[in-house]
Amino acid sequence: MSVKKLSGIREIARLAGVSIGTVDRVLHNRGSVSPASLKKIQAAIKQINYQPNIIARSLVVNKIFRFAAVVPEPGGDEYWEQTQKGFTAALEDWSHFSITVDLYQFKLHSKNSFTRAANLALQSAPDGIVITPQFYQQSINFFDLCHQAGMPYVTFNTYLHQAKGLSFIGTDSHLSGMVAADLLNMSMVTKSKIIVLHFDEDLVNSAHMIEKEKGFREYFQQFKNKAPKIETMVLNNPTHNYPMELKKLAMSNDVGGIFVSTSKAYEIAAYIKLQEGKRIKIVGYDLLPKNIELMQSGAIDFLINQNPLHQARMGINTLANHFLLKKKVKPKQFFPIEIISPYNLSTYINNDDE
Amino acid sequence: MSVKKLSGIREIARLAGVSIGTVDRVLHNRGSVSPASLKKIQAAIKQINYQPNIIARSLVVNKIFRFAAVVPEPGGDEYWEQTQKGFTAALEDWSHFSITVDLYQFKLHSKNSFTRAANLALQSAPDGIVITPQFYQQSINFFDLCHQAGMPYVTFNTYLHQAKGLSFIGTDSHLSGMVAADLLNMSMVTKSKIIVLHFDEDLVNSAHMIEKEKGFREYFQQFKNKAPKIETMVLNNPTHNYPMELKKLAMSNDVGGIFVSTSKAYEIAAYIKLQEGKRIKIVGYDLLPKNIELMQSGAIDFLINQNPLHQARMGINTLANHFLLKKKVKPKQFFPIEIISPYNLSTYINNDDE
DNA sequence: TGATAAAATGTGTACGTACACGAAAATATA
DNA sequence: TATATTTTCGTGTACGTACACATTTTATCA
Repeated sequence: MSVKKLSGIREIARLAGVSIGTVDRVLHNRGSVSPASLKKIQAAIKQINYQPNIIARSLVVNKIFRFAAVVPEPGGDEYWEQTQKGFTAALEDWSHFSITVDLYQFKLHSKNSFTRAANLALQSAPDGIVITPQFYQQSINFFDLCHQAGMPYVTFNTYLHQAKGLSFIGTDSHLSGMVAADLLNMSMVTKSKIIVLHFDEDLVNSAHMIEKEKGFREYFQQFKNKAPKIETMVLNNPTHNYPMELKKLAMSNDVGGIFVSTSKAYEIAAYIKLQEGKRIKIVGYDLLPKNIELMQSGAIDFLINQNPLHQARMGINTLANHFLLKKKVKPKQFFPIEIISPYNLSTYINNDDE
Repeated sequence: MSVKKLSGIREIARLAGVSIGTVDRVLHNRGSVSPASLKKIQAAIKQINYQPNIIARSLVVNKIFRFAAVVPEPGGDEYWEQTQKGFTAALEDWSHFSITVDLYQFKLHSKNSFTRAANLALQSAPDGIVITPQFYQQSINFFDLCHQAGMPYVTFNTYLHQAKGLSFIGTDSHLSGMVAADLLNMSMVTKSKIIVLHFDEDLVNSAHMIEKEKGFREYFQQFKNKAPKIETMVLNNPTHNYPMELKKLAMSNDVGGIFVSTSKAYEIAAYIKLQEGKRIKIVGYDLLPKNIELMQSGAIDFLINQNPLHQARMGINTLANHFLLKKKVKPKQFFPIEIISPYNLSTYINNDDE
């Protein structure tokens, strides 16, 4: 004849000598409860250190949380394809709950397209937004709109200190530039000239690429006058003679290392590969299939993994934690800067576990 | 007057024209159901691609899953302290469910103690066991006992191909040795002598340490006769003159690099640090506080992160996924071999997110 | 063919929480 | 004091699943 052990909200009710209905009103502070019971209930809550049972809650609240993702349309770019996969992964992470992720895509190089997509996302009135703030001014404008609308948002991929959303997710670009510099410095046989290679038509707007170069150059300052010569080179997509430029770069005798600030190391590495007796060391970003292949064939020496898949996944996870589990989320979630070499490469691919 | 939308088990029942009770019997195949209904129900299950709602299930099945962990008692060893923290982290991961982790600790260097702890764990009849198979023969014996008792187990930290449990979790020791060799080879200025340094009293029983050395040496075979000279050195804890030996090693002029096969790189690095004009490069394992400190001060050049915390955490997660979520688990879960240098070190510490 | 056992199926309750609705108590108004 | 109004509180039902128990159907044998 043991007394049935109560728990949760029911135990609180028993301790406070009220019904679960009243406890419920306190927990969701929707008023209509006397000061006396309020006090007793709050005491009881503290006493048993009540933690709501998310499981049971999500069962009864079968609200579907709608999240909107503002990201570039991949258009064959493997980096952004990884991002998409991240959303899929996140959906699976939360498969036992009800969440949706609607994509609002923009053209990678169009500010107008970005603004349009972002506004559409906002107008769809989702519960939260994840966004890659690709363009500086346009992003800041959009953040303002979000604040006005009281719309929670999470940024990822590009860090802007103006973003005052729930959280930022990504890597420390500046530091990753330093790591890249260190790797290049170590692996280059002779201390010859180094090229910092940007692939973009809009360098000014690409905050993280600039930060990477800053970090890269900062590293070499420790060597004072013994530091190698560093030159910056920008290649734009629209430029049609760019295969020629790449070829010329690959053949140059005075260059000992190339730091590619984007995930497109494969562009230049493909040319380097053709040469016999490879001399030029290459450090780039991201485990894209093309980069992987060229690293396996020895053309790329190091890659820094920005983990776009995991970034996107964490973006959704952050929103879900905030809304579904009511967890506190950290405002900045920097990923480790993962160094990939030909030797540990295999351990980073084919790893689709959670 | 919309028709109430059914879902899950109830929708299956409707489609098959039976009651949820019968559906339930099919789902848990506990018999007492006619071939006719069985067929109809199975069809319905397939039709709506039924996925049981774990949330609701765990609510009603308030069974507490008991897992037993057989691990060394830390005794001040930071590596194994990390393991403990991993269990704590796993408990938090599953805080919305009911699981417990009971520790069965053994003395790091005692085979008898290991066997005793493992047997106690088995006798406690938990739902599953996680174990670090520290001793070769004793572990194999224990696996046999588990198979006989039908006890599910997960191994981690040390890979033994004889282990036929649910899953192995850890790093590829052989490959990590190669990565270490590559790092040392790259960072050493002159191609002088290299020392492989083991800290252990029982090398024969330490499968993973042997594998690390094998991988390490294999790497250098590519250089044929140009490969540096490699010597193995074993230092045992009980040996009391070992500070002297370390000092001697740190002072030797012909040594250009040291590969420490355990997490105790700090032992030798502390001596190297004292010297002005450091020459000897050191590659070791694991982000233990002492190693971190010595890397920050420049004494350790590279660390490979075996992530003991994450290993232990995944051990429990694997069991929980298997039992609670009925997920299929991968028999081998190799972690990426994470390369830590002084430059990306900061991004690997203070990261207590999930 | 009827009684009985066995097999097959349906029903009710519980898990912990949220919320609608109605009942009771407290307060205000005539 | 009786009635109306507001505030406070309790009850019932639902979420999707598991399982004990009751009930019905089918098979077995005298």
